[in-house]
Amino acid sequence: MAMRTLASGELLKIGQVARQSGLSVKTLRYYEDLGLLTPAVERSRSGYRLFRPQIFNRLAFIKRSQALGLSLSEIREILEIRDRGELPCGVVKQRLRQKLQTIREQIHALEILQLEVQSILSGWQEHPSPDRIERTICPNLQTD
Amino acid sequence: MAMRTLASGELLKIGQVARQSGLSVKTLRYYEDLGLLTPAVERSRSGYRLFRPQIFNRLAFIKRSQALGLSLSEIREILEIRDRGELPCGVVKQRLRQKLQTIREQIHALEILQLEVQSILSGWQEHPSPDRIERTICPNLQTD
DNA sequence: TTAACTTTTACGTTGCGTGAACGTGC
DNA sequence: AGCACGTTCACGCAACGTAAAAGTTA
Repeated sequence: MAMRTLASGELLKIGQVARQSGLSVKTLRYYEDLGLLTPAVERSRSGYRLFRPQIFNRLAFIKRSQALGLSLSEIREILEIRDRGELPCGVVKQRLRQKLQTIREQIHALEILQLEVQSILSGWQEHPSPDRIERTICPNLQTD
Repeated sequence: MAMRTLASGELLKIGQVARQSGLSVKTLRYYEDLGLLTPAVERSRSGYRLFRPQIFNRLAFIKRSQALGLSLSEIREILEIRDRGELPCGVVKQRLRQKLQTIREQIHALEILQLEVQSILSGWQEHPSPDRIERTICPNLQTD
């Protein structure tokens, strides 16, 4: 029966965190590199990362924010505010408003594109005239 | 009065091509690296790229295809077919049909996202309860 | 001579995936 | 001693942008 080392009762290694969070080991290391996990990770004497269970709250927040369109650097900015003890909700709201705007713009741009591709396909000439073939790559894409 | 070297009458240097095409010098070099320009470029004795005027047709095709959502590797594939003397229109059409499909999927995904962000913002709690603050980063983003 | 142009090399961007080569733990 | 697990490089992707250091010249 082995003695339990120090106060390592609740600490998890990276593989366990990966399995329970659904993120890959590589992703977790990458997040730590970016400074997203800092306050919830220490190292064992041999260099292993040891995660406190509160890491799962952090990871859930990261996943949720990412799914809503926030970049990892925006998420880091938010987490830093939280780690200072402040409430980052103001920044979060602001970023989400921005995202909503860019989402609308992206949808609009894609709808325009959709119409353009559709019109090209519906006007497609299966057998273009020989003189056009010489000067273009595919005549159906050239407006001239 | 300088003698005209060989048949270099119509050849353009990269800066001129950049200005006339609206692409940057860096972009042109990058395209050549990818093999997109191969048959329309040679080198002078001192190593300068020399472009034939037909390069503008190529660049126009690349720009147009890119604007329609084709990747540079897809475009290269199409140009290679053309350079073999064949008509790439079949492949172009096929790719455009695929793009149309992914455009629709992207629009759909963005619309879902739009709804989700909107609902988060409309249900925003400016002052969350203190017990929730402890366990979350920003309570407005946590479903629990 | 200089200004303006060109060359190659190499790193930064975003969010990781994919090894390589090697140390740790049970 | 073996095998799963951990570690740190370091490169790959997409489409270029941004210097850096050096050679060319319509």
